[in-house]
Amino acid sequence: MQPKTGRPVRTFTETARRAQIVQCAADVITETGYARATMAEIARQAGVAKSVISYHFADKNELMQELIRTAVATFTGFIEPRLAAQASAAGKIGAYMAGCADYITTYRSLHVAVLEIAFNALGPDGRPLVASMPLQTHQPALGQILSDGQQAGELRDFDVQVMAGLMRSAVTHTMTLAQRANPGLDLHSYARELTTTFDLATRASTS
Amino acid sequence: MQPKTGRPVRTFTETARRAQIVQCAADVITETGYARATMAEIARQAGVAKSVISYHFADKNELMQELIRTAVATFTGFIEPRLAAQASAAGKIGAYMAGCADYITTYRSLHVAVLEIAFNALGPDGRPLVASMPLQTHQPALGQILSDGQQAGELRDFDVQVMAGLMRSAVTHTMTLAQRANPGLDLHSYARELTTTFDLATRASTS
Amino acid sequence: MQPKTGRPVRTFTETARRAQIVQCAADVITETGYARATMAEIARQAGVAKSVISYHFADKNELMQELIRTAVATFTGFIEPRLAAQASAAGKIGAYMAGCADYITTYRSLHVAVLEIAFNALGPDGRPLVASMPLQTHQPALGQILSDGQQAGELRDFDVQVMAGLMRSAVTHTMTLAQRANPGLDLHSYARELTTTFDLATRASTS
Amino acid sequence: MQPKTGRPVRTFTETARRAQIVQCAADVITETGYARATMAEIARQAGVAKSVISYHFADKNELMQELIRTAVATFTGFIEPRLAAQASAAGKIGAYMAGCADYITTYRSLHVAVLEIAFNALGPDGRPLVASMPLQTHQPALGQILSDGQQAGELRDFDVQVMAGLMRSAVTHTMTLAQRANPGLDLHSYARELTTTFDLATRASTS
DNA sequence: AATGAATGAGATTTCATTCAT
DNA sequence: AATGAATGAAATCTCATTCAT
Repeated sequence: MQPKTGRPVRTFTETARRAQIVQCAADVITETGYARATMAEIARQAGVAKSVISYHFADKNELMQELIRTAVATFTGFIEPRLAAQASAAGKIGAYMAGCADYITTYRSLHVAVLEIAFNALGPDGRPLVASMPLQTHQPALGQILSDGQQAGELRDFDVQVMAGLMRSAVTHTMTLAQRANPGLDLHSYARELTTTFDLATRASTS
Repeated sequence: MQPKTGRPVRTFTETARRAQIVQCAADVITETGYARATMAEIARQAGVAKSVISYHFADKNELMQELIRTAVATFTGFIEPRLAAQASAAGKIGAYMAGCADYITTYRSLHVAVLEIAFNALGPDGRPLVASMPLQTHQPALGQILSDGQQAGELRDFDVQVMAGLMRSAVTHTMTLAQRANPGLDLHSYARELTTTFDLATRASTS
Repeated sequence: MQPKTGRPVRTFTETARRAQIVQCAADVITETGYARATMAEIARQAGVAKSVISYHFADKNELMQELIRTAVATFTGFIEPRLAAQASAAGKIGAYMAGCADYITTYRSLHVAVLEIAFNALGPDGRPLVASMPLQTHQPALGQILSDGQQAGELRDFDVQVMAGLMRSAVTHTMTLAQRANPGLDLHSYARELTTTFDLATRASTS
Repeated sequence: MQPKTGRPVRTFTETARRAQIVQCAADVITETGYARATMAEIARQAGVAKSVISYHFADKNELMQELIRTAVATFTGFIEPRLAAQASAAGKIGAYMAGCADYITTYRSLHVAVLEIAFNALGPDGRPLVASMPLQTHQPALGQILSDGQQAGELRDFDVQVMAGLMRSAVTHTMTLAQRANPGLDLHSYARELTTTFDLATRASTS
């Protein structure tokens, strides 16, 4: 006899449907904005009845949280090996910028959807998610990189919090907004510009 | 007799009411987020009936546009003298950063409301305003400053579009988000950090 | 200048509409049962749009509470003078029974609606209202009458709680159910039967 | 070969499943009230899929009818021997009261569920079941007892319909409601109070 | 110039029921 | 015999907007 696991089993079909619905939600949000991304619209995009979404997700909030969870997991799996492959702080910063450009190119609607949700959705407390939610997810990693670089003498003495926030915001918000305004924008050359800029802004002056 | 002008005359009372409503709208949006900023809530904040707003503004969209127009005009009158007082590009950049910190401190709810609207509201075409709207308003001015600095040999050879966008985003979005997450944040020291960062990132290398 | 009162002013129109909607709600509940008494049905009965109800009542719960409040106030104003006019316990009991029959005849849908709500509606805690709500409203009065009668030696020594509950239930539930099953039932002769029954059941034995 | 009977054969397993589902339905209804007793909740209580219920019962209505049928059969088998054991009308009335208290103690969820259904559920005609359904089931028996008692000169001359309804209601509704409001209530002493009360109310005056 | 009242469109969520496997 | 998945109908509530006064 096999021991029963406590957590609810999720069938193959269910997993697939949930993933499909999350993807469709991301697409709709990215295309029409959070305010227009109603359950009805998401269902239409997925080609299913509204109630199918209710069948798989307790409510809209759970769907959005699953979307964010998916995005965070995807991003983390995407960026971490690239950071680990670099030894210097400057190398890691460059890898972060380039990796983000890659990630956003590959998973555009997922990324944009997360931004839309963060800026628009209200948490259970009625406050926007923007301040509290896992946009900060990868900020600690950046902060660590910058701190380490300073201690190693590779980077100059700036405020780590401010600089990490600036870097993260530059790739996740600013670059994405630039692309929305100008869809033809090449994210990789944009990322290279950012890399140069932050390299100059952070490295210790060579005597 | 005065010749009649084609545009509709606006009485003193009407102008005052419109301004009051715009201010209340900004307060509500900043306090509760765009999604909760219903007409009813704005009216309650203003202490008038909902229909008063409809009387003075064709619809919600017009109210939001008026709010943005107000903010842009206020900001422009605030920042332009400070830019004009500086001769060098670096001086103008520093003045821009410090001026923005001042502006956001003085007109906080107006500023935050503009961001909320830009990220949340939908234009008449159904697309979010964020890509199309006048957040770019003062970007051309920044671009001009940077171009001039490059031609004068004061600044290095970077992509002007990218750098101007980065600067603007740093003060209007990133700094504001940082303050929302941490209300005690001192914007002026934040602005000084930004000034140093962008100074290093843009100045031509001294031989 | 008059001092402003803290409580919200209610206009004449509003008061009238609220009363009308409450009455229509009672009618619909009585005719079709609580489960079928949807907001849409109540609105149709009242000849107004669904949202008119939402305009005057925060939610369905508030409408139901207003209905119950109305019923309790009406009943109290109806029965109390009749009780006060009687000196003996037996007289008060008879007046209570006859008064209830009168009340139920006059305000039939209000009375039945209260029963339906009590048995069907769920409170904010998710528990049915039946145990907690003001059906017990007039039970204390009955209990007092019975206690007084016992102390005066007019009534025998029974359990006051049980007897009061039985009397109240007999007129509010049992008689009403009997009438639903048999609409031609004459409530006043029914009440006389009850009066005789409880007179025999409660009076002290005459030596 | 056996001759085929016209009625559908029901396997042992099927019979057991139906009984199990009925019991679970009664438990859920009693615990959470009829309004919360959804098919999903009943299925969860039974540890089976929702569709299993649909497999065994045509629809929710049939399930409820089966529950009521079960309750009536159980009650009848419970109470009839006790009535048959008594010779006098007063004895039968006492046995009825005590027997009901016993029955309700033993089959509490079944009993409460029947009340909930009667008050809440709608019949196929859209009318509540409360007026039409088999709450009256054992009323005829009570009526017969009272008639016989009157003819034998043991009981006084009251309206048999009213008195039988009052007795039945007292044990099935009033006592049960009292217990819901006060779970610690001792049903047997409650039944003794009722017995005394109705004894006084019904017996012929001794000359 | 202002307002109370009313409205219809639309969003989310619940639920009994059906169906293919 | 059982089930996971899907569905459509319906219910409640929200909100920008309109209208008569």
